[in-house]
Amino acid sequence: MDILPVETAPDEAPKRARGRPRKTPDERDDGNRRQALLSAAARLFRLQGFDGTSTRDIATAAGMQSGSPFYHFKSKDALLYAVMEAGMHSAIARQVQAIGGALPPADAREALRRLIQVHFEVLLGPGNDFVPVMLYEHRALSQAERATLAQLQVRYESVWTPVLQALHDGGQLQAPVKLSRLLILGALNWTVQWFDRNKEASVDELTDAALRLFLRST
Amino acid sequence: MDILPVETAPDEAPKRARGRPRKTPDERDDGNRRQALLSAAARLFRLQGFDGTSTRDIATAAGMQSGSPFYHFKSKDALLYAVMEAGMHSAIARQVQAIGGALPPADAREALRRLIQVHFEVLLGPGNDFVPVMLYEHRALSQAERATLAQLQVRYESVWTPVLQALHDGGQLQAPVKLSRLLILGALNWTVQWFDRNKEASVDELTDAALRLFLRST
DNA sequence: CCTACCGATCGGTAGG
DNA sequence: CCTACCGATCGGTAGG
Repeated sequence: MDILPVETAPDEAPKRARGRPRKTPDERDDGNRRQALLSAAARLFRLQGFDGTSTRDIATAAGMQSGSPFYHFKSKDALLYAVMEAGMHSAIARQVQAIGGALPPADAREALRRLIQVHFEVLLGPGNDFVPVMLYEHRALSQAERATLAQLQVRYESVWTPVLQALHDGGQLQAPVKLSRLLILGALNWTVQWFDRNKEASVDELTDAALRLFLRST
Repeated sequence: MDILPVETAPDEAPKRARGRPRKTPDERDDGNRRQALLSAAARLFRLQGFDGTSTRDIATAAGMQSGSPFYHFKSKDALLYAVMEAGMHSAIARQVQAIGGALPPADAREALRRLIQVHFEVLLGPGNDFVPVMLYEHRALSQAERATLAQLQVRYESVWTPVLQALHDGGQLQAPVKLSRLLILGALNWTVQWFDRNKEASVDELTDAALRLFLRST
């Protein structure tokens, strides 16, 4: 459920009791409530969209009162941005882990298989609402925020290029590398719209199908 | 700009001076103002999203006052639905025209090329905002509306199946037919997110790249 | 189609 | 973090 393996949020460290006849000090523990807001926001934004979700909805889902989210986040927009940034950091971390250091590995086809599989998991895995929100609520962001996130996206997508280039050089991929990357990622991203973990094929079957669709067999 | 090649917009043909101290009865003739609202709504919904567009925005864009759209449409939601329905009817009509009667034609690869090309034109052509709205504002619809539109979508997508089946039988398509259709349409639909008519490749180049990506050469 | 206008919702804030 | 609250916006309507 925790989608932040990478960056530890620099949460105010010490900070004592701050007297509150409700709630035991232990409960405050912080980072805790902020995280609850992030998760609730991600889930609701994915389910109902950014505009379709009120900050009151999010507060309720996190067990707070209507004004409280603004204690943790400057604005609703900042909350959306935090969800997206967390999603991208998580996606990048998983990608690095799945691919390992060597790029492209000896077997480029296997490398692409891993890239596709980890992408599906990030998009379709249970509780992974952060990246879908990133993909489908792009419009709500400000110019500056969009630019910063674009850098993370470039970082994520750039990993695909050498793999596709190797496949292209080897004759397994026919279309131009750049357009291939855009079309392939589009095909994968769109699965969010139709894939149903309970009915459709499994993520593994999906990965196999994608691989067979994009590459000619060796 | 007009996305309705089928149902000819019954634009008042003669219409003189259009002198308007208030509006001559002849001008009312309707269909005209309604169409203006549809076009304005499609453009704004695509640009700013459904929630991000107020009915006042649409009214202004169509040269009306804030309450006037509700003379033509029962609700903002009905306006969205009308945009989507028009988009789907337009898409289906163009598809039929491009493919002709025979399905699949002798050359299945050529059939797929036409399907892809017409799909790109419907999505990316100048002034074609109706179908992108359909794709990306799906969530704002009611259950019943969604069901009706789903039928049109099935009708549109079902044309792809025999073509893909023929290619699969012929060995040019390796992945399962149904998953192939879903993945291919996803790749195409996602181009709305990144394609720039002024910078990126042309629609023709895009079509070629897609064909090479999905099919092994003959 | 225009002129008012209403009721509800929403993001956000002061002050504790 | 909660309590109360504000100002703005928005979909929609009556009545012409």
